Amino acid sequence: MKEVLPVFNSAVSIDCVLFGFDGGELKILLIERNEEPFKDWWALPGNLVGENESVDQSASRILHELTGLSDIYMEQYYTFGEVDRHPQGRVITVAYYAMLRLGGDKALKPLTTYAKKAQWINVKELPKLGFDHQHIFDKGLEKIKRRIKHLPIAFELLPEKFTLTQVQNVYELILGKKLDKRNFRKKILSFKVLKELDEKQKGVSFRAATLYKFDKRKYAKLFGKEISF
Amino acid sequence: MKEVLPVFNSAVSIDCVLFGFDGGELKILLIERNEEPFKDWWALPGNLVGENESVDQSASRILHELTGLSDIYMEQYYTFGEVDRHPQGRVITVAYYAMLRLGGDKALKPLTTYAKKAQWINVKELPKLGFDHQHIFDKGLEKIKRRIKHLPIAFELLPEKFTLTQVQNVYELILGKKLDKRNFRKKILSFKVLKELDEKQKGVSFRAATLYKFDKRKYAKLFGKEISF
DNA sequence: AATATACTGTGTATTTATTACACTAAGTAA
DNA sequence: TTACTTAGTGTAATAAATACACAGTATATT
Repeated sequence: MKEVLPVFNSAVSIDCVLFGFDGGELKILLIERNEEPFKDWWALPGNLVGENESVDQSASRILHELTGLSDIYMEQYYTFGEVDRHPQGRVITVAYYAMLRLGGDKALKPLTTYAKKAQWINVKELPKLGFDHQHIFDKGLEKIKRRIKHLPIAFELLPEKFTLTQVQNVYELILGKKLDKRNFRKKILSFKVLKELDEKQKGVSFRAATLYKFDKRKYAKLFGKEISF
Repeated sequence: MKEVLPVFNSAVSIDCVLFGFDGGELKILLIERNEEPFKDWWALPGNLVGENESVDQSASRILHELTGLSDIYMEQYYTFGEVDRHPQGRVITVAYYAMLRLGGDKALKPLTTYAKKAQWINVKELPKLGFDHQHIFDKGLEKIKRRIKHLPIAFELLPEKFTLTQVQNVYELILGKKLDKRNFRKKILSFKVLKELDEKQKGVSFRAATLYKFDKRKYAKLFGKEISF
């Protein structure tokens, strides 16, 4: 503290909800804690904000430490500031989410020591989480539900080339409801952010679907416009 | 700190954007600072989060200290965590907004000592603000723009009884654009949250408009539904 | 009393978006 | 060849959004 702020001991931390789409399921990355409090519990990846990093930088650092990934767009969605949310003292936490492309082959061994392991876990089968992390997750899921209705963030979860059925799966998983196939396709194509490829899905034991890719340039133009599902 | 968190000196503060509608204009409550840094500058009302209060409680306290008002719904909208945003040390600030009903007669002398005075200032004529408060305000305005499209928060700014033209004014001020009168009325009435009163506007030098009031019960049912302007 | 003023209050036609709904086509596997 | 599984497609009906103009009424002015 350079001068005169009347502070008490407290800290600010970051917690991240990292979404991924894998095996047809919506997953998040959880860590198994290696330290007290909540040693051996599952929790959202998080850490204290360092003295010389902004909260955004801190979130990116945590993501990087955990996955090796950089340059991922993370969105801050809420700050949790209950007095007793951390058993060891006053810790206010700023929550972020990010959508990650799981190539299927990504190495996701934790690179830090604060976790025993990290694992992608189906959001439908979450274990009991330490701290108030279930609450933080719930709010994060709510947030992306609202968000996916207005921006096609589903593509951030998908591989570079994907089928329309995969896109629809992501929407259905996030929104928690079935959508009509014909209407869904009509709508998603109407945004004109998908480019149809001259290529088909491989390795499936049925008729292969056409692959599409996402056109970032056109997507950028979409910002600000109201779209909805 | 009860135990072992490796903290450095830092603090968390709250800053509030308090919106009011008065004299046909959208205003916010600003304070003129009495202390360094930014002594004699205008700034958003704010303060440090206390050791034994949650960030939500802290926001309510600040609002109460400044206006005497309690039980006002405040919405947290973003946390600003740049390293150098406060010249005297590391201060991360959590921003809230609230919509206040200015009866026209509200006493709004600041009750704290940290401000010389507090004043409702037209958002179109904001003075230069201390810290990163212009940025915090900008984000807050953006937020209520998005929000008013989906929930009729305009009513929180209006007196108990109001005319449809007043409602439209609030929408136009927040959205920053003119709306068609007939379409606006059709839409706002379609939500069925307004009760037409058997009473007319008074003290105007032209045809008096019908007064309406807001039906909270019906409003509650509206939550979750998607509405848009 | 007549007139000017300023805002209130109303309807319809057009376009666009949303919803509901079912079958054939194509590839794979047995 | 057949059975299986998913891909891919269109239309009609309904609902929502938009564009657009003038007569009605209270007050103030002369």
